[in-house]
Amino acid sequence: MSGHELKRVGLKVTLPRLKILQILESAGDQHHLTAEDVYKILIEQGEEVGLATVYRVLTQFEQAGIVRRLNFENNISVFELDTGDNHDHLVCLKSGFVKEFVDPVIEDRIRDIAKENGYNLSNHNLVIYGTLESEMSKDGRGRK
Amino acid sequence: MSGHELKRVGLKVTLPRLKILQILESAGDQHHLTAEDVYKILIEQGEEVGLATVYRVLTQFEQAGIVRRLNFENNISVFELDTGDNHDHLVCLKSGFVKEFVDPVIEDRIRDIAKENGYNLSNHNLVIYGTLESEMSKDGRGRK
DNA sequence: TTCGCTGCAAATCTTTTGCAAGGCC
DNA sequence: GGCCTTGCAAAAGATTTGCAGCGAA
Repeated sequence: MSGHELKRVGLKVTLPRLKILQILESAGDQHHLTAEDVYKILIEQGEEVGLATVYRVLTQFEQAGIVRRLNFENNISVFELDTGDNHDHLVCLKSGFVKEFVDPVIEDRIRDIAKENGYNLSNHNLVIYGTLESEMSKDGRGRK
Repeated sequence: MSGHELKRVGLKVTLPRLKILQILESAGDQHHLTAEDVYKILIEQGEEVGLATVYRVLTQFEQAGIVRRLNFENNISVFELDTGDNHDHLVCLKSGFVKEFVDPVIEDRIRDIAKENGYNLSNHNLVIYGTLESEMSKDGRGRK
């Protein structure tokens, strides 16, 4: 299972990497985790993994294209599995609740704008901030 | 001139604030400055202003709506005068060159997407990353 | 004179790095 | 065994804060 994924991208299969990948895979709806979040979950699970390792592994995953690193307003990075759909994010300023979306119209405009300005498009980052009326903050894992 | 701006938003007119506002106003095409950039310019001008003050003043300006704070990929904040046009940014990954643009189509879609998902739109952040072929990096003030 | 403002130094927070020990192939 | 990984501690970089002194109104 997960092990294949690691080998595929040329990373040795080790316990910390497996555990971290597994945490990312099994994260539910609010699957945007900071390095600290991942670290805490590991500790909860009784794993002895250092925070530095979490950062190192997440960075390796990012370079391998397994994971996406996102920067929301507060200059803290959050990580999520890279599903390849290149979606963007809606963030609730009150609860931290995050919703994903893909909008073809915006995608197109971004491509055009890059071209019009002589930029060789690499990627983009769009985050929409707002407040969710139906404030439920279901699981308390919202970003502070 | 600048003094009015400060009074208007309820900030006492002081030398550091005036100087910093002036630096932001007179910044040329590449007017996206980090706190450090502003600090260095102050030092160049022979002003004795602490870096902490630069951060404090920029944050006050941001809260007063005079300045916008942007977070590009590297988790470093850059500041620019808030002209009210709510433009977005194109950033060259090689030179750090920044271009601004406003796209009505994207603006509309963002409004709709927020509404469709039950979010009370507050603001958004769109940065397009790419590489500029015509690599000239004219003034060397590109982000590292 | 009175508070708000500032400079300096120290603290904080997130992320990275050096190094010796340990683990995978 | 050899090389890649890891944990720990320390370093680094950006930003914030405490506090005593200074300055605008």
